[in-house]
Amino acid sequence: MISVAIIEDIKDIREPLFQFLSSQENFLCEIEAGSVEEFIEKAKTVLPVNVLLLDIGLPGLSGLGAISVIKDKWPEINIIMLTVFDDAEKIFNALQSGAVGYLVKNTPLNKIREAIIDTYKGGAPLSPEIARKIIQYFEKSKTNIQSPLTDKEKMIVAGMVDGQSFKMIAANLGNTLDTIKSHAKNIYRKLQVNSKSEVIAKSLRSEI
Amino acid sequence: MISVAIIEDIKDIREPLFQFLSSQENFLCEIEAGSVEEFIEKAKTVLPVNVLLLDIGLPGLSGLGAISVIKDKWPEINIIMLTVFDDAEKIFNALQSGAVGYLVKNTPLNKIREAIIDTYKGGAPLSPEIARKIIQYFEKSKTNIQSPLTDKEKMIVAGMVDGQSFKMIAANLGNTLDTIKSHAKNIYRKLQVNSKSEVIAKSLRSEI
DNA sequence: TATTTAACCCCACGAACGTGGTATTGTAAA
DNA sequence: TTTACAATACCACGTTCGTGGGGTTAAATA
Repeated sequence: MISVAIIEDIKDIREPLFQFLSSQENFLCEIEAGSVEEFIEKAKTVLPVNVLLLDIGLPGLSGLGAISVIKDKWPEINIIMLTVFDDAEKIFNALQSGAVGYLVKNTPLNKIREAIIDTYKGGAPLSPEIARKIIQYFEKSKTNIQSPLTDKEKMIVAGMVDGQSFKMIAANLGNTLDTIKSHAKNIYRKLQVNSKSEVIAKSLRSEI
Repeated sequence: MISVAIIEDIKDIREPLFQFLSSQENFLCEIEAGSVEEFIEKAKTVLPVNVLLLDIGLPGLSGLGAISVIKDKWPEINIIMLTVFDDAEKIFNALQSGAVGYLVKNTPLNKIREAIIDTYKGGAPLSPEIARKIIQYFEKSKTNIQSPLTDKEKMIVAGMVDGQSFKMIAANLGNTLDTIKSHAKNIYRKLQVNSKSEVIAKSLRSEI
């Protein structure tokens, strides 16, 4: 059984969701609350809750601020944020505070059900549009300066960055050691460096 | 129509996937390749590809190294990584290089289909277990992991990242070459690597 | 007090790297 | 069609790195 709780101030969203989840097999849906304060009061008696669906836009203590409070009281709880906003700052704030998932509110009920199961199994449910925002965070600022390197040379640089020796790179790319060394010489000339280390540094600093 | 390509060396995985996607409405599946090199060759004629399913464990140039090469040639392509590994380092490396999604290989065919559609619409498909790893990254970055290195060792790492030889580092820090080499040995042991290059890579990836 | 650890230093040997060449093939631009 | 460059490969030599030891001193910790 997965014990689920919902904190959502809008009754028209909260109650249908509560009804739906209560009707699902293996779901134990004991707490529905319109505010964080209400949840904390109710949770004292009926714990442990496995998964908590938490709205961001709440009266009183906001869902965002509530995360750390709740995680502090019950560290093992899995919090999935429910939101209409897909503001990047809010997302990162929530994730840093300890939320494990982030769903937009128009997510279909059965997807929410799946998300809760995923979470219970140790996964993290993210709506695709939320995931894209997170991915973008990782992407390096694209300085669209075209690299002076050829495809082959880029492959060799990739090998270097991967921590491979020239011998390993040669084996992986099906060349001889001397061929890789020849390419390395050209790479060094083009980048105006004179060591493998500098190539790796330049590459990881997105200077290639 | 969504134009899809697959790079996957294992025929028993590639071909069923290719067959399935080809049979889907609104899918144009023109390229299947067993290696990055093969894909680049084929892609010259049949572009543009919207979504590319890319295996990580490829012979020759690895899928990981291939991302930047491919994105460099065709910046508008959406790359979804396919993998059996869920090693955090590989995931971040891939996302930083420009992949937009990350699926584990046992993902059902219809989920892969959904993932491609999500991607085409501007979303980012992540398997729940991958998403969890990314979430954990945010949690960890909050409580900044304390480096196992001493101050002196950090200075030496800084020298390495700066592209200096051990001889230069020794001169700058007023030590002998052998002292720096001794420190390097300790650094390698603590970081569990065995080359200067790997230390530089770890450092620039903020993994120290 | 005993033990650990950081920081310092030395030696030796093989592996890996950096640099100077030369050379062939194919392709693409001038 | 000459020119240029990418990709391949080889040789030689010196430098740098990686790893196996060895050691001293001072400071902090158990």
